[in-house]
Amino acid sequence: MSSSAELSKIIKSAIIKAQKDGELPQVDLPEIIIEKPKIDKFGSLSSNIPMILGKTMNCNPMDIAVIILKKIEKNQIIDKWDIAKPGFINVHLSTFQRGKILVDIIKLKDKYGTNSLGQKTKILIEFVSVNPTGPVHVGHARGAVLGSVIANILKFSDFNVSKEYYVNDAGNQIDLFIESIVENIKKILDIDYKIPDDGYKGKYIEEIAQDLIKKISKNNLKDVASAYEKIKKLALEITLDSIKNDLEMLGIKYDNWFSENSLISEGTLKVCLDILDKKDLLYEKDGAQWFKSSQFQTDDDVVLYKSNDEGHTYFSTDIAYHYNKFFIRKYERIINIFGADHHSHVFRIKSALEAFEIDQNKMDTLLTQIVRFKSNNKSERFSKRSGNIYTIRDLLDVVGVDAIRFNFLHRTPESQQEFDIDLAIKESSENPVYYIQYAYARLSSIINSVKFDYSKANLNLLKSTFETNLIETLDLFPEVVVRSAITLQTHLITKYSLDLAKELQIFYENCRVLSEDTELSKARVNLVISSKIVLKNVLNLLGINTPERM
RNA sequence: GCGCCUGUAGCUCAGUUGGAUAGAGUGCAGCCCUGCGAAGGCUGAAGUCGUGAGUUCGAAUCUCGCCAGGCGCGCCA
Repeated sequence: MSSSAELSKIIKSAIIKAQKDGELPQVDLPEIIIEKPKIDKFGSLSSNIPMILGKTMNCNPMDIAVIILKKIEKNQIIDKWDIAKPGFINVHLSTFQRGKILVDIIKLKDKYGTNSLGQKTKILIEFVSVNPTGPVHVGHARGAVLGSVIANILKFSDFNVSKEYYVNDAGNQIDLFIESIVENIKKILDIDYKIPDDGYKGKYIEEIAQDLIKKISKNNLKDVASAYEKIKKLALEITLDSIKNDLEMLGIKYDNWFSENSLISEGTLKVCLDILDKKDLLYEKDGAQWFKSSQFQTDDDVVLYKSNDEGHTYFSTDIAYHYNKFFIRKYERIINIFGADHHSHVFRIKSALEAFEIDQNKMDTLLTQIVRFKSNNKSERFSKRSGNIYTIRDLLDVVGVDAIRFNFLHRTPESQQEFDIDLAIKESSENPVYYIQYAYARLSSIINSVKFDYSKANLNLLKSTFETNLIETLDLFPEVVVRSAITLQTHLITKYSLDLAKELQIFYENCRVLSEDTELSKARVNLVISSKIVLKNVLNLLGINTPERM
């Protein structure tokens, strides 16, 4: 258990004791948040709980702080307690506790920082899920990186996580895509063709057409209509492979690729419609079938089956998809990561969940704000249909994968991001990720030159502020993981990685690890080894490489 | 027009139930290697926290108005 978790418990029991003894009023206690003060002189850790209680208890925070301090039981963790205006409790960790932190880290190794928050909860995280109608562009990379790291954080927090890509292999966008390819094939084969006005354009469409001509013999292609199913199957395979490949280059791997079509062929959609029908939530109007979502969370009802027999809407299969997640595969929680342009869709899905009587809290939706593409001072949206694509692959050609990942992870998803390619290239070399990796390589370098036995070290020798600050930063890691698992925020981890790297550099500048003082050297090697473990765990969570050398 | 999101240092962004002197990276002006990696450390300049009001002992944080930008408001996905 981290010091802040211990401290939180200690303070809580002190408050409860004071309440029992009648020295503090009986009120419900909020979560006791422990944080590291920004300024060193305020100690290792602090809590503002007296100020929070001051409000609910209607007392002076400073008086409350004094009472809490009196009730705190003796322990080995804290060396010194302070009270500061206007009502902070500040603590200084004991040398014993700092030593224990290092021992714990070395013992736990790659398990250090894990927690049991999830308790094996079965959770599905779905992200990217772009139509298999072309390459993945930079606009999707954000959700991709975010999703994979949130999955890592949740795994680290004892959730049973599956990462899924929902393949939209049904519906009219796919038909349009295939039609665009078919017409391009005809064009290449010099058959009468007509490329649809609203069809997919761009060089990659022509390339897929060329590729298919190679894969399917020319004889079969003469009658394009009869080869349609084969073309569709192969075209989907080609685009999906390319998507898979691009995402892997970004360091992202999925557990499942879920087919939209299977919801229709396996009858899930029909089951859903029957349930909604039985609840009297469906009706016919203008030749279409509607769902009464306005009874739940939307302003207007939504169409499930289009008029003129044009088939199901995307929304109807998405209802079935969510039904499948909860009732067939029995996920206990799901997380969806969508682009902000899907905002209104979220309320439709929630309406459907409500109709199925699923607890709303079991679904979290993260909306990443649209990444806009900017170059030569022109700002525009990515669009596949217009052929205006800047792909992940294009980006990886000019910016390293670690820099890209850090760039997306280091900001809150709701921040709007204008992706200026010129700026991205310029900043690539000065990306903070290299600072962190540099610190890591330095640690490795020191450890490699250690030639003595450091197992029995006197950790009490680590008492300069450079050393204590570093140890106390290592100690914060488990809490950072918990916090980011609860809030699903990745930037807490990147922020921590920077803080840790900074502490490491300062330690390095001021404390020579390998010196004539063999006892001190032994202790410091233990500190270096602990630091390397923690930094490695942090970077692994972020999916960022840990180079031994740079 | 309605709904959601955003506005903090020149630039890119943090800022945890409202609390200690509003922070980081980068850029700018300087200083520091014949010592485990200078892709580094240190010092400094740089902010009306979009704006106006309100609530509070206390507001970047909460409430309302206004300004600016983004995204939605399809029988597209």
